[in-house]
Amino acid sequence: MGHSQADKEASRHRVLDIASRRVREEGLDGPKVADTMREAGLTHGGFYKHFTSREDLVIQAAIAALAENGRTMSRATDTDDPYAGLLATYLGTGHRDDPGHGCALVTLGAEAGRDEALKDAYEKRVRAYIELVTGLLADGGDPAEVRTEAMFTVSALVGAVLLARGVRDPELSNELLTAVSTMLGSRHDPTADRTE
Amino acid sequence: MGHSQADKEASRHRVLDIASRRVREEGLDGPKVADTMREAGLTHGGFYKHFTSREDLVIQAAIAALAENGRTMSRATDTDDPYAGLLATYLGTGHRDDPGHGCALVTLGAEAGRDEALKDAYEKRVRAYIELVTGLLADGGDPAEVRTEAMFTVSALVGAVLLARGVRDPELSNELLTAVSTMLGSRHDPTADRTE
DNA sequence: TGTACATCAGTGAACGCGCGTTCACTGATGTAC
DNA sequence: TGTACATCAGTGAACGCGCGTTCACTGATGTAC
Repeated sequence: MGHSQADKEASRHRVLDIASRRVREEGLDGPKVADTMREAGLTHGGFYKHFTSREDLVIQAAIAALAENGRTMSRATDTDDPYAGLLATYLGTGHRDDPGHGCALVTLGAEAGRDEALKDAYEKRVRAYIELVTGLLADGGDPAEVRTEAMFTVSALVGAVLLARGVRDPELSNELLTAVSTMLGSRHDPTADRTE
Repeated sequence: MGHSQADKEASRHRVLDIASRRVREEGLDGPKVADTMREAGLTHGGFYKHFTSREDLVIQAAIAALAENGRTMSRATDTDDPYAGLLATYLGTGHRDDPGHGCALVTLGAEAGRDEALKDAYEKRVRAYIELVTGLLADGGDPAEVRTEAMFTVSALVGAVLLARGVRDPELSNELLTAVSTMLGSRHDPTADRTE
């Protein structure tokens, strides 16, 4: 709780992290100034040393959430079958059950649709995912077709997690995730011959 | 603006309709008591003759939005190729550009994920869509496989509209819609032979 | 290496606005006779 | 078919709470000499 410049940067970072999680968990109205500061170990008065307004915080937090290379994307590329890894991670229950640290395309989709300030960050993330999947699918086929398939894949991934989070029945929720995983997995099976 | 019982029912219906649109356009925080009443041609004081609280209105409006058989589902079944009709309507720019009257699976997905009061209505709509698509896909294949494919289809539809609304670039937005339309269309082409 | 001073991150009381909620009242509806 | 009365949808002023924002103040940091 010092007063050094490094401390300030650390404080700001902590506040943004908390708000970035809250915004995904509860939407843009989620992070309250006093609550967020308290969770960061500070009092509300100092808030305006870091942000010009609550809205400033919320937008920056949402943009940060969208810019974040979550576990979803990064970890998936570690395995030797990165496409299968992406499916497993993105469509896993761990991702579904932790929206606060999950892909912001799902949690902030509706908000981006109505808030111009988020659209650029949202679009960037969409393009990043399309490119990631394009790279994973690339099998020498027509680039336009691969791109179409990548868009299709990303849409299905995002939709599946959105739906899986919204339903009450855990069985149906799991079923949605595995259905999409099965379908996407079968359409790009490395054990199948790729001579099309 | 009479005081009859029929008028009361009409008022309530008008208020709910407005809130049901607002909730899809702006989220659960969208409909304000005074605004909504004013738009319905009433003053805010009478609000509590219809609803016990603002939260009551919002939940009922969201449930109504989820229960609504929007153009998306109904119109699609009119044509002689209902599956193609569904794709065209759901993935059309008309649907994308009018979230207030569009499918609530897209607009209220995140909210349903965090609000227990919405989960049942959300789940019902998910099941309704799965069954609709199951019926349209049914070609004598393994029922479990058809169901899996239906879930996949619904996920892609919902995800595509969510993404298409969130990006700034209209080209990318259109591309997402047509990509998913193409992919879903080709996997169930009535002109192709179904002997797989 | 100390000492004086300016800066500024952080504090917490106070303010004020937006908005949900309450309430006394109005007058049309509809029922009893 | 009228008349008196009860009900209740709708009105609009007033209230009060939550919460974002302001501000005078504190004390640690870090710079000047």
